[in-house]
Amino acid sequence: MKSEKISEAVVRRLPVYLRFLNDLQKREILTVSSQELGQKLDLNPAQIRKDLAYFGDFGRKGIGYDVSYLIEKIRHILKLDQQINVALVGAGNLGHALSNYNAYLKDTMKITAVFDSYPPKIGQKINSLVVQPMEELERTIREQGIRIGIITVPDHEAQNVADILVASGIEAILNFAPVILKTPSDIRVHGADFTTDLQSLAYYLRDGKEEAADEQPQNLN
Amino acid sequence: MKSEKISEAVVRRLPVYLRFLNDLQKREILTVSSQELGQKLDLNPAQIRKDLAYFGDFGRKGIGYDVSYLIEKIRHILKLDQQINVALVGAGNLGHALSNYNAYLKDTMKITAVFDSYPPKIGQKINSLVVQPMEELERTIREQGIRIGIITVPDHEAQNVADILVASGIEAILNFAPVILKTPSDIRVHGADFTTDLQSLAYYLRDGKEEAADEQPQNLN
DNA sequence: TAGATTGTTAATCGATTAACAATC
DNA sequence: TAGATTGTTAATCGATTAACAATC
Repeated sequence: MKSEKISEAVVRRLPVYLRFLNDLQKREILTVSSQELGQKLDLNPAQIRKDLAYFGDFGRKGIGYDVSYLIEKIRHILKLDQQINVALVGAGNLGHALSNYNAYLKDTMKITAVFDSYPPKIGQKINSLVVQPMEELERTIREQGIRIGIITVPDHEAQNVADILVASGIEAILNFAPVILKTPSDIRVHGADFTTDLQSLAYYLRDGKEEAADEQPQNLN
Repeated sequence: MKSEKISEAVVRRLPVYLRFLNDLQKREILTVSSQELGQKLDLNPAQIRKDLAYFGDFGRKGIGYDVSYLIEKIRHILKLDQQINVALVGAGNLGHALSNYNAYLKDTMKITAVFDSYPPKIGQKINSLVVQPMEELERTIREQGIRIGIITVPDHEAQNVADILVASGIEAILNFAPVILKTPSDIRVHGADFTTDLQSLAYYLRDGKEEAADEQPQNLN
């Protein structure tokens, strides 16, 4: 175990490990090696060992990692061994879809409040949660000890919502709006805009499907 | 301009540049410097200049970048100057939400077909698209020249759907299911699983909210 | 001309991978 | 014991940033 600072790349892999370990556990597999893990997850085994070793000596030489033990450890590292309440701001289609994942997040994280600024939405029910007006956001966040906010409002409202969330004492934001949010440096923001994903995917499409491009052929790439 | 291979990090920033440039254009701003860009997007100006220089000499020394010209160039690089048809597989809540973004993707990418394997869904309308059965996937993909597939089915169906998409001639996949897909190396896959995002966010929450942890205080991190 | 800003090279920083002693 | 596999150090690889000549 070291006490260097952990890079974001490492932290982002932990949930991937966890997911697969949960799978193994369901299949009643007791032990797994970094090699098997690497093969299934498309990662270098050395990288996996190194990632885990940042946090402790979780494996046994010659044997591998105990599945249950490693699950427990990663859950603790990710703070998924405590209940984390989440607020969803934006009760549109996407918000609706995300709130359904409560079942999936079950034990650990839970969307416990939904907000929207559009009056006709207020009071509507989304999976047993009642949509609340923005005016109640701060109070609800403090009362329920909500620590993470998910933003699924239109672009032009996103920054404003972020400001309100921050002012209400939220610690981290998952932002689905296609904008770069400005927030204090101690607030963690992850972008989850799928249009950006789609557009970068397009780059990797095969060339040459355009009809009659008026350039010299293949001078780029 | 060089002809090195372009890293994924660079490609992922291009849509971010594009988004902001579109903004500037709407506000009728004609020119922008790497410095302004960097400030707004939270990136190093040198990095932005370098990113763009991979693809050509788009700027003018002493002046900056012409907004319209740069938009045109990035759109071309990302192949967003041709129409790209997209298939959505999985007509659940999330699929529903994504299909709404057609308006947003407008000019360039378009979800032109929706599939589901659950009989009661077949024939239902989702934003003017009729949900088709999986059996029609291959034919529709070929007929419509669909090149990208979005997977929004439950975890355990995702790999199967990916296999079918690949067999149907798709070139790239955006996968919302929380699994690592196995695909041929010439198929580009981007993961867009928001549960992973949320879990890694939890890592960055402030410590010490757990009541009475039975460990030595702050020996980690 | 003076000031601004690019494109690019060189320096730095950080992340991934290989290799291997320790050990189950 | 022999084989397997970890944790970790060293080597490699790649990405970011600084610096600056070229030039608008």
